[in-house]
Amino acid sequence: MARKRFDDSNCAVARTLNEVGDWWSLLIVLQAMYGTRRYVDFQKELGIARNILSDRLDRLVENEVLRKVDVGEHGSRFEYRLTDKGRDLFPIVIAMRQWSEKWNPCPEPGLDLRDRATGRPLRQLCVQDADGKPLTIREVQIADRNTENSPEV
Amino acid sequence: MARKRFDDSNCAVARTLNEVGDWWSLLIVLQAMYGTRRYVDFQKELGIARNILSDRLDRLVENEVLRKVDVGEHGSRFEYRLTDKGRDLFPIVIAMRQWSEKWNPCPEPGLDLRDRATGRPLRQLCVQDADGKPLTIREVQIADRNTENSPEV
DNA sequence: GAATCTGGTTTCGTGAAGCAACCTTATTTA
DNA sequence: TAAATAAGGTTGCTTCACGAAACCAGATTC
Repeated sequence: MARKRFDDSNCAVARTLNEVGDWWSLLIVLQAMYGTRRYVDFQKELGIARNILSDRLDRLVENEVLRKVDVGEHGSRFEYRLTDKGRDLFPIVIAMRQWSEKWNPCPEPGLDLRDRATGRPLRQLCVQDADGKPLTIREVQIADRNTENSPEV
Repeated sequence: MARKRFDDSNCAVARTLNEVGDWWSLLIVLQAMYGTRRYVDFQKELGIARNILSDRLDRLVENEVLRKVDVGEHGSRFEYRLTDKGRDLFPIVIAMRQWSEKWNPCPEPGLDLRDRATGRPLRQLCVQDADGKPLTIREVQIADRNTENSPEV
C-alpha cells in the first residue's frame, strides 16, 4: 500500500484516522467496549489474523488507547483495557452505529444499547451548540482560524 | 491487501467502516463538508492520487454518500455534492475532530467550528440518554438483543 | 511429564493500495 | 486558432497490508 500517513497533519480528522483509521483498530476498540479484554478473545470474536491482531494491539497500546495489564499471578497472562483516551472514542463508535442503523439497516437485530439506569434507548447523537441546541451542518460556521471563509455545503 | 469486507456484517460499526472506513473516503467527505465540490479541487486539497480519487468518488456516489451533478452547460462538468446520507456523517466527523483536539492537540490552529448564528463554539459531542443527560460508557447497557449480557468496561 | 492454554513471532505468498506519468475528450479563454 | 482547463481513463510499477499456517515459550493442568 505504501499508505499515506497523516501523523503531522494539520487536520484533526486526519490525525484521528492516523491512530484508529484502519480497518481493524476501531473494531478492536469496539470489541473492548463490549467487554473483551484478552488476546484470544479478540481473535475469536473478530476472526482477525493473529499477526495483525498483535500489530494493532501494540499500536493501540503505543498510542495509549489501550493499556496492557499483567493479570497473571506469575506473569504471562495479559489483558488489554481501554484507557480514558480509548473510552473517549465512545461517541465516534456510537455515531457510526447510528449512521449505519439509519442508512444501512440490517435485518437481523444485533446489539442493543440502552441507558443502564432507565433502560431507555439512547438519543440520536447530534452536533449541538453551547446550549445543547441541535445544529445542522449548514448552521455551523467552518472558518480557517487565520483567513476568513465559510462555505455553503 | 485482500482486505476483509464487512458488507454483510451484523455489526453496524463494521458496516459503516465498509462504506467510509478507508483512509481517503472520510477525508473526501470532510472536504466536501468544507465546501469542496469539484474533482480537481479535491485532488489539490487532499494531494490524493487521481485514480484513487476517481475510485473513491465513484464508490461514494454508488453508496449514495455523494451525488454527481452535471453542472456544465453542455455536459462534462461535474460537481460532487453531499447527499442527506453524506451530510449525516457530520457527527462522526465532529466526534473525530474533538477526539483529536483533546488527545492529540496540534500546535497550529487549523480550522475553527462555531455556531453560525451565535458565533459560539460547539459543545463537546457526547452520548446522551433520551432526555439529553450525558452518559458515560459505563452507564450504557450493551446487550445482545437475543441473549442477555452486559459487560463491565 | 505430557498435553494444553495463552500470547505471541516468523515466514511466505498474494493482491490491493498507492503514486506517477501519459492520454483523451470537451469546453473555455486568450 | 491556439492554449489552457476540467474531468477523468489507462498503464506500469512498488510496496506494504493482510491472511494462513507454522513455530515457540512459559504457565498450568492432568
